[in-house]
Amino acid sequence: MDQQKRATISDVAKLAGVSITTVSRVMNKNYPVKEATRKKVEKAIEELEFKPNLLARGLIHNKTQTICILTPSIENLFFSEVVKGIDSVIKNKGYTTFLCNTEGDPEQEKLMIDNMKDRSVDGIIAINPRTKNIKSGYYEGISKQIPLVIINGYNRGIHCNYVLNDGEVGTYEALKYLYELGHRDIVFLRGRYSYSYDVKEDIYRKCCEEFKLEFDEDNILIIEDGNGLEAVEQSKAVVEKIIRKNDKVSCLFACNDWMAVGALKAAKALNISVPEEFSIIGFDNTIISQITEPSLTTVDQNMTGLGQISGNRICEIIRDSDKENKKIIIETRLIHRDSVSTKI
Amino acid sequence: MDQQKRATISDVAKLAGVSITTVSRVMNKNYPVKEATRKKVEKAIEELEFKPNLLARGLIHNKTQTICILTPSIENLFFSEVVKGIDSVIKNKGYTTFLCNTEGDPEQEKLMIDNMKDRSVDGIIAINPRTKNIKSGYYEGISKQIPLVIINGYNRGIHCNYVLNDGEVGTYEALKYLYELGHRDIVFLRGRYSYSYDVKEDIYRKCCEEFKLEFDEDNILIIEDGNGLEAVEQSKAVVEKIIRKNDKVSCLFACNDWMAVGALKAAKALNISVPEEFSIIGFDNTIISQITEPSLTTVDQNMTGLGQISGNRICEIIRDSDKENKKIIIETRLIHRDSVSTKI
DNA sequence: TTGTAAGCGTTATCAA
DNA sequence: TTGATAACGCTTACAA
Repeated sequence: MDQQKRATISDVAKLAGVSITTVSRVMNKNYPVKEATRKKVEKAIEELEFKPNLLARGLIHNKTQTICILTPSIENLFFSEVVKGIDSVIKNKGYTTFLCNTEGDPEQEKLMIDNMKDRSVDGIIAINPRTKNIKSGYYEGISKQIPLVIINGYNRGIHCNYVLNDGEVGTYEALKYLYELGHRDIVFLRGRYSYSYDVKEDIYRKCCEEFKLEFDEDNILIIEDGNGLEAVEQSKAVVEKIIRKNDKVSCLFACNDWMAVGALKAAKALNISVPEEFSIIGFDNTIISQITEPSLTTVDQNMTGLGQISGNRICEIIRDSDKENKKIIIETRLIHRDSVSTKI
Repeated sequence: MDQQKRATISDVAKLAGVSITTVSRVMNKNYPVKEATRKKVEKAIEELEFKPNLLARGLIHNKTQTICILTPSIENLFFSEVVKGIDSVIKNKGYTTFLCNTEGDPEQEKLMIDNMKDRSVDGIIAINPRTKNIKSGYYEGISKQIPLVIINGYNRGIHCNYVLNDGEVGTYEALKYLYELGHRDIVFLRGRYSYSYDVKEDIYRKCCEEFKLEFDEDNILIIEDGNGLEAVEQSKAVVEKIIRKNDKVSCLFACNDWMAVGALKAAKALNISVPEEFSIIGFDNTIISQITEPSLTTVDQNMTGLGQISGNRICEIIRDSDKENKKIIIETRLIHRDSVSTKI
């Protein structure tokens, strides 16, 4: 490594024959500098290819133009869309992103946030943070120390800035749709740990009451792993089991598209045709919902929009050190594709 | 924001009644400190919840325990697997990752690298960087200034550290497999801009010679967008066209799984059954290859491994400021699933 | 075993 | 319009 040492501000000052203060002023254009001096300095800057060291700046201002994105899983297709949305707005404002993959572990989540504080990030966006850390008040504490936006982890009584999908409405619409098509035995499939699953299950239970469906606790299926291939496998297993056991069930609502894929595979394995004999609705409208055969009817979360709004929100909070916490809710929308039969 | 000001080393020193040097020594355990003093200091650290400011450290050492991952597209499923691999090794060594999404734009790529240098990152891993910047020698220059690993962007004569799949062997094996099954008219489907496509096309042409296939330039299909849903759509269109036009073609080799999905959809649209009437091989072994129906026979790149090796390599380079450039090649492996018929 | 002081590369304050 | 100089929070000679 030839590591030609980078020029510093004093190298420039020396070459231009001025003080470092003047060089700083030329760079930042925050104080008047005589035209001739400015020229000299600019020439020296160019010649030495000088670029200011951002660490030094950060040390003074205690601002680093850096935002941390925390996620339980980068394989989650939800994640990449959201990150793309965030990135698209914050990069224009000069921010760079630290990416932290917590692997869904609440303790790692905390450690990584500590690390981010040590690095003086300007703000944190936490995607689907662990319920445990939200409920314990951990995030509420963090939110008092550093600008924070939580995506999809809303908890009543925990005061933070949230941006979230209207999972309740999305779930309700999907279930109502199934009900109106004539379905009476609806299977509900969720992962174990996430607030968003709790919300959906809650709506499911309420729908059963509202629609006067015969409620069967066994129709609530829980898998351990929420995202990725494991979720597909696990979902396939539990769905096969329920279909074998209860031949009345005619459709299924899955809390995300992975699970819906698993359900699709279960039906296929049992030689049950989707949607003719069994209907499936997913959640998220990730790319996989367009790739499956049949393609998945699913609830769109507008994930890019979710990211954009979160990006804007974190910038607002940083700029105004906005005292008011806000809860911004994004609308969802049922996307009709081919995994639900419209005639029953 | 209550922004309770963080304790600094001198707060600790004051509280413990020692000098900041001593505090530093207690933290870093790099010089002897009397047991009693150590206790006092540790107590003060705990009491004030002191954690050192990493910017300040970075400024001194010109090391930040930070690695930049540069990618043209975070939606690319290839990406998330690789990042997961990288992350899994470097996080254990105390590194945190900056994520830079260049959106495939060569100019942004350069700007982002500049930004990363300004932030004193310890190393850069560039996933599928733009051919243009490699060929122009830009990366070779960067590589002399800062530890750099390029994933899948090998160019002969450009001296850098590379980690790459053996796209040549993978392609060859896939094509040979098709040939041995009796296929004589093989369609080749690629994206326009990437060195990896060039390599594969090259092998395709050589295979045509070696297997004495009747070469038809029209059997080489090119789409503009390599990744994501657009690739699926575009592939579907061109594949439909070729099948309509040339009824001799019995199989297709796609340069990645997205394209293979497009081919699958084309066959479906034409009511041609896969694999009975038409065989398809993808490349990458991304999760989607297990989700499609039928599941995709594809070439596994061991993307997680690719990431892990890159992560280890960048750490080596950082540690030893290793002068020797290396080119590490990962083996590929044909994964047999259900999109290729074994009886023909 | 401990402390003083210089230094990392900037910006900000003050005086000239 | 400019320049010393202190500061940001830490590490590290060097001295004691």
